[in-house]
Amino acid sequence: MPNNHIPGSQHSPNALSLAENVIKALSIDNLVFGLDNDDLKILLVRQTDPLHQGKWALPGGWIRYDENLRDAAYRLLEELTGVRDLFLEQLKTFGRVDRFPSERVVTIAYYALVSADKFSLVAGQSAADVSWQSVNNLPELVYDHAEIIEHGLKVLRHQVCHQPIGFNLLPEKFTLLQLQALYEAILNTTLDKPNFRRKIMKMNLLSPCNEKQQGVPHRAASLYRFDAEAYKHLSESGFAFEI
Amino acid sequence: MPNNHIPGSQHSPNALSLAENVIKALSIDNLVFGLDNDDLKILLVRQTDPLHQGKWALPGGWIRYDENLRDAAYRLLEELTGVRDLFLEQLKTFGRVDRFPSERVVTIAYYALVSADKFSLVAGQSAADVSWQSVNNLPELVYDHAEIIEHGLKVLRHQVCHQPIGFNLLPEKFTLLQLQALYEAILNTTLDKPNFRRKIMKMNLLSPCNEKQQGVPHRAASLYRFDAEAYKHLSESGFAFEI
DNA sequence: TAGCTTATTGTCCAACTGACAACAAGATGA
DNA sequence: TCATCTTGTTGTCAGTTGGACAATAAGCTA
Repeated sequence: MPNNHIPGSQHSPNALSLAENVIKALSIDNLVFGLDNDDLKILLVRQTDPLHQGKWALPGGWIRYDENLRDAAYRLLEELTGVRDLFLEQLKTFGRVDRFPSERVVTIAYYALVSADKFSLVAGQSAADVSWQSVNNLPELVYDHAEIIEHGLKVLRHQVCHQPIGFNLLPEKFTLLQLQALYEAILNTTLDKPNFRRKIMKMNLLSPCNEKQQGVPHRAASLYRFDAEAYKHLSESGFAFEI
Repeated sequence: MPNNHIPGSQHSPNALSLAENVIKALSIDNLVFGLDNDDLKILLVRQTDPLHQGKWALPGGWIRYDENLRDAAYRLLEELTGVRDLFLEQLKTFGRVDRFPSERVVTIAYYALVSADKFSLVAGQSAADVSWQSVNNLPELVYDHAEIIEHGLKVLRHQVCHQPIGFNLLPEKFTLLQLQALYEAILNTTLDKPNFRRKIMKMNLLSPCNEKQQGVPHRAASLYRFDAEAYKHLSESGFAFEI
């Protein structure tokens, strides 16, 4: 396969110098979700090779021969964003025979959730090459990446209602309204404030920080944090998270 | 990779003659669920190579170079069981570096649901080589197949509560008690008969066959069939299946 | 026909949910 | 200073759902 067809266009020298030490038929693509002003966004990279001028792609790359799949996804994400320890789950493997030009390449898609406060793009990538794009207004994408995103959105919308993963998109301390806005953005709906509050609080998954919001031009809301320990206990005794 | 390491041990002449036309690093493994007397079972094949004498494996094989992933899973299942058109979904891709001996092999696991009345093992496979085994009493398995099954069970238990897929394990016409027994077997629990009945019937997903069970030594129950058309309509208008 | 087994319908009450009213706490500006 | 605005937080009420379980129906067997 010609080098200019590297999936996801991460032309870092590191990736290139190892080109012979990879499984040629297998790539990783990362679907990274972030929340920006109550708008759900995805991290995309601009395709540089002439064949796909102007199109965008999911960030991705090759799996090294001696590297676990999840480790590969983590490495590629960290090379691009500098973020470690973010929420990362396997999404699905895409392998349509004609999904990639000239060679058969199967890609394992992962999806990640990252909060704005953790995030920073790695220096060396110009801002024009990597950007957050609203899921409601995506540009043209290469290969089958639109299909991957569509599937990822479906899975995210399902998962966020059945597992307490949404917190990964928020800063450590957040208000109930921020949490509600997160669900509204992901599910593309509106929710009743008092009822949402009641439902969440009854789960006993949030612990109060005993602090209030700062610098808002109205009554400040209380801050909470997600209590992972409590969730672990509860789910061991049969509790099922449900929004 | 030596030929005696073919994943899943399907040593059909067909598969062997095409051995050069496959993606060597990528295999398929199928997790086939069936229901037998209210007991949830999995289809396993006996490993024949000397290295894994006596151990069992998920049925699987190689993906051809010009074959879509799902098509490969279908083909392998049909070669083994003769069943077409069964419920089949991608489960997850497993690729731990050391999961397979001597070569790096990543496997894409699919899970299938098949009803007893559709099923027959293909002639040529001796009964001793392929068998249904209860999920509650599994034999020793090769590679990471125990891990695949464990994950598959978790996904099945979740999916069966959120999508109307359980019907694929039943004959076309079934009684409400059969359906209940299915959920009890999969979820490993007991359910209240009147309440289960009420919940299911309220969904309007079953259409009555206007027939009764035959040959039971007690009052015969009414037979129903799953109405896929009704489900399609309902889910388009926001209905969410939930058990 | 009595007795057994399972099917099917009905009842009761507690818990939950959606819609929405009401009040509290700051901040702003006349 | 005080009315006003915005958002936070608590409360109410009626309709719905869900679990526990009683009661009745239907068909087989002895």
